[in-house]
Amino acid sequence: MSSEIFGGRPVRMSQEEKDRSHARIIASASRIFRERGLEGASVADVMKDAGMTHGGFYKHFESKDALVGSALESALACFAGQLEAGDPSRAYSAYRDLYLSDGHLANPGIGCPVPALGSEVARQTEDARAVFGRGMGRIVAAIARAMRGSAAARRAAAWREFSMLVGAVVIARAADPQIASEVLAAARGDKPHGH
Amino acid sequence: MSSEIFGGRPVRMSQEEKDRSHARIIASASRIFRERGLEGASVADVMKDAGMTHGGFYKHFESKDALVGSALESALACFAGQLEAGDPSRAYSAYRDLYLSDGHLANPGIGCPVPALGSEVARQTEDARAVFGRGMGRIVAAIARAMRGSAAARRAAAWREFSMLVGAVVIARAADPQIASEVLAAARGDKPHGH
DNA sequence: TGTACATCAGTGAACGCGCGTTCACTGATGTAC
DNA sequence: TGTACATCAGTGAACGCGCGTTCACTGATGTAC
Repeated sequence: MSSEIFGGRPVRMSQEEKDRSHARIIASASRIFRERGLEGASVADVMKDAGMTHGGFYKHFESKDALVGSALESALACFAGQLEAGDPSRAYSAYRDLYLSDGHLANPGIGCPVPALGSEVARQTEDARAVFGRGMGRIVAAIARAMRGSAAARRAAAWREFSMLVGAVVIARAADPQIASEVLAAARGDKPHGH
Repeated sequence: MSSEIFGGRPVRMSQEEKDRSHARIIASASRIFRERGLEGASVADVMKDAGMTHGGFYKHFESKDALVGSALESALACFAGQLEAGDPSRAYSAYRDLYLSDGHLANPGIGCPVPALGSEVARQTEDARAVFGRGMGRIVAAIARAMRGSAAARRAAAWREFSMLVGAVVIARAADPQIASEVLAAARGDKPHGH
C-alpha cells in the first residue's frame, strides 16, 4: 500500500490518508466480521485485509470492542439506506427479494448483519446492542412505510416481516442446502412444487 | 464429585459411571454453548460444569467439534420432543407462547438453540449443519401438524411461522430492552398500545 | 517563503493469556483362568 | 469362588498456537517563528 512508496518503512501519513485508513479498517471489519463472526475474525485479520499491519490498529480504535461497534453501525446503516430511498413499496419488495435470494445466503460478507451476527451480538456489550437496536429500528421504520393500516399496526407488521426474513436466513444458513432452499421458498411464498 | 470419595485421586470409574459422565458433559455443553456461544465456551468450561477436569474430555469425544455436534443434537431433540407430544394445535400454541416470552429471551441456556447459536452454526462444519438441519426439520414437521391446507402448504406455513419465531428472538436478544419488548409483542400479535 | 522541530501514523517484535489437545500417571474395574 | 493382571476413566501438568494489546522506533507531516 502507500507505505511501499517509501520502501515499506514506517512513515507518518497525512491526516487525509489516516481518514482513508480508518474508513478502510471499518469496511474490512464490516465484511470480515459478517463472514467469520465477531470472535472468528481477529484484529490482525482485519488490519491485513485493510492493507496494514496489526500494530497500528490502536491509533484508530481503543479496543476490538470499539471496532465491533463501528463495524456493526456501518453495516446496518448501509442496509437501512437501501430501504429508505425511493418508493417505499418498491424498495421493500426489492429488499425482500434480495434478502431471500440464494445470493444473499451465499454472501454473508455483503449481506444483512442481523442473521450473520445476531446470535453473537446478543452476547456483546450493552453499547453494541444499543447500536444494533438503533440500526434495526431504522430498517423496520423503512419497511413500515410499505405496510398498511395505522402507524402502530404498520410498525408491528414490519417487525413481523423483518423477523421472518431474519429467521429464514438464519435457518437456511445453519442447515443443509435442501432445507435452505425449502425455507427460502416458503418465506418467499413460492407455490409448492412450482410447475 | 465421585472422585472425592477416593480423596480426589484419579481412579478408574465403572462403565455405568462413564455413561453418566458422558451424559453430564453433553447436558453441560448444551446449556453453556447456548449461553456463551460455541466459541465463547471452552472445553475446560464445559468439563468444570460437568464436575470434572478438562484432561478427561478426550476419553469421551474425539474433538471439540464432535462435542458441538452432540450438544446441538441433544438441545434440538429436546425442543422437538416438546412439540411432538399431545394435540398438535395445543402443543404449538404453548410452544409459541413460551418462545415469545420474556423468560425465553432471558434464558438462552435452556431455550431454543436456533436463535442462540444459528449465526455460529452457519460457520460450522457440514456435519454440524446437517445435524442442525435434521433437528429443525423435526420441529417444523411438528408445527406443520397445527397448520391448515395441503401437506405442502402446511409445511410451508410452518417454515414461515418458525422463521418468524427465530427471527423475533434473534432481534430481541441483539437489541435494547425497549426494542426487544416491541418485537416480541408484534410477533405475538398483541394489540398495539393494549388498553 | 524558509527553517527548526514537535507530532504521530504505521511497523514489527514482544507481552501475557487462554485455547484445544496431548501425555504420564493412578488404581479400581472387569476379565481370564 | 478366588486370584492375577490388563484395561482405562479421570487427574493435572504441559505443549504449541493465536489472540488482544503494548511498545520502541521511524521519518514525513504540520506548525511555530
